[in-house]
Amino acid sequence: MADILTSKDKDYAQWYNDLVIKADLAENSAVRGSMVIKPYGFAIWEKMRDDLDRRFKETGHLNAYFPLFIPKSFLSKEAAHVEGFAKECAVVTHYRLKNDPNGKGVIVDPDAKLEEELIVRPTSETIIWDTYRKWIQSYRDLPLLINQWANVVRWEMRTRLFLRTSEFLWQEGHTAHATKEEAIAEAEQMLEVYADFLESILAVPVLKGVKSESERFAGAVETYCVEALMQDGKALQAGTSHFLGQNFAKAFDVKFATKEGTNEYVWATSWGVSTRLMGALIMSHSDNNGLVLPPKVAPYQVVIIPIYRKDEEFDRVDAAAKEIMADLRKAGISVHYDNRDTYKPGWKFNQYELKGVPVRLAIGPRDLENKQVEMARRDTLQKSPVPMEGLAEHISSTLEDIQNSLLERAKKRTSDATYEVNTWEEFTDAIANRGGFVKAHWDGTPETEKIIKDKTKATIRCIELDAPEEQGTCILTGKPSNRRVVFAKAY
RNA sequence: CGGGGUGUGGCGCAGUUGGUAGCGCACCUGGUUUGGGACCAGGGGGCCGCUGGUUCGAGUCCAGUCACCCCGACCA
Repeated sequence: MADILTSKDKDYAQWYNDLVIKADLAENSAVRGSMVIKPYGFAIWEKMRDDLDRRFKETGHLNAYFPLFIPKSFLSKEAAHVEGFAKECAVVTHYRLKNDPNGKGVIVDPDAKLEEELIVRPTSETIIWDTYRKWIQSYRDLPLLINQWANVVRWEMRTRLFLRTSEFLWQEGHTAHATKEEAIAEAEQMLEVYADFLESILAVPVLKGVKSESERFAGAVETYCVEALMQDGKALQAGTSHFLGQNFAKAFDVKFATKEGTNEYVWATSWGVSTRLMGALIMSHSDNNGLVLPPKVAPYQVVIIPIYRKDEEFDRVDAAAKEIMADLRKAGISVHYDNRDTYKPGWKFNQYELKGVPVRLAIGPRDLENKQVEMARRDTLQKSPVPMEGLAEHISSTLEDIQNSLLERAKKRTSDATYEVNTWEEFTDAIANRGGFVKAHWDGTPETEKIIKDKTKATIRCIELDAPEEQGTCILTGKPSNRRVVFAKAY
């Protein structure tokens, strides 16, 4: 096997980068920090998007679209929000170019300066709440349950393909409710949607929790999150769901008439997942041979590769392959048949392993004689002969098995790397040398959290929703604590 | 914005004291091949990031400039 990828053990970050590029998922573009998502990568994102979209609709949400540009003044209406995003906003100042009088090319026309500058949305709360003010008059207009699929821009200092890019794709749900309880229930419901999606579709197990004050979304009262553990022991925030209280309603003056005839500010939530999920997917399952995809998000679940020497052999193999393809498709399995004569079978084997296709079928003259095909599983790399008779059923159950195995494997990896520590020495050793989710007592103050972060690079990933009450003492200050929180180094 | 690095065919790189710009992969043609990244033969493709300077002569030396990458601060 030629070494196409940097080995995971040698350099995990480089392995990830190689994989994204070599598997044709994405590449860097001419603009620093922004990426081109290539067709194969986008096909995976589309699978995620379609499944999530169905879940949003099933929970009563409708899609809409709000504009890319936001008046600069909107951002400043909610104090914490502007504080959180101001440093990473792209700003549109002009609306016209002209030919450079001094030479070639074009320059920004200084006469075309905007009266009010526009920011490119880093998130859409402000423009949406400015709109909701007009939409909401009465309790009968509530709840308002809207989602949008969009791109956003956050001018990041350092970027990595899928994990952090200046522009990324995501969905953002924005809801308005008559009561606090209902809004909290909505935020919690969407967290469950994310958690279930990650586990059942991406085969990525997650911790569910709330963020500490310092990790909270700018403008939120409470931020719920799902956190996943990557193969290198670092955590990745996979999705967030915010209870926004009445912060945005007050900032944008969104009130409704209650049944009793009083006027009240509405209660809000917002929630989102992004193309960062691609990173979570890659870093949960893939290996030194390339991508490993759970069948539920694989652009092709099965690839068929014909093996032959002469034209006469090809004709026979080709006929059998097409028949199999039709059978599999009838059974609802997505199939790619690679009958190109310009690449050898061995090259194709490696290529489709790199791209993470869950099941590979090879069919040659020998198989025709024995009425079988050779099946290879991407997750285990095992090959086995399978009879043509009942092939579709066998493949279906194999795909199911792969989906389940990947989740089980990731669960085991995560639980093996999740553990408790009780002293500062244990903690620093664990963070520096072992990684993973480290559960420890914390005194609950942002000051302590900051010191821990500065000393160890570890942050509080979440306070788990189902964390049991347990008396203990803070690993740093020794002050009392009544539950453990989850620390990790994070992406 | 700090610290480090790199700019040379599509990609990855070499290029010595300054003297006609090269290698691997990829690509094209022909043939043999095809059950784990085939082989042989032939072929195409580069203002050496940009600007200026030194020189008979610059990829190479000097000055400036731009871009990108890595490490930090910031972050879904």
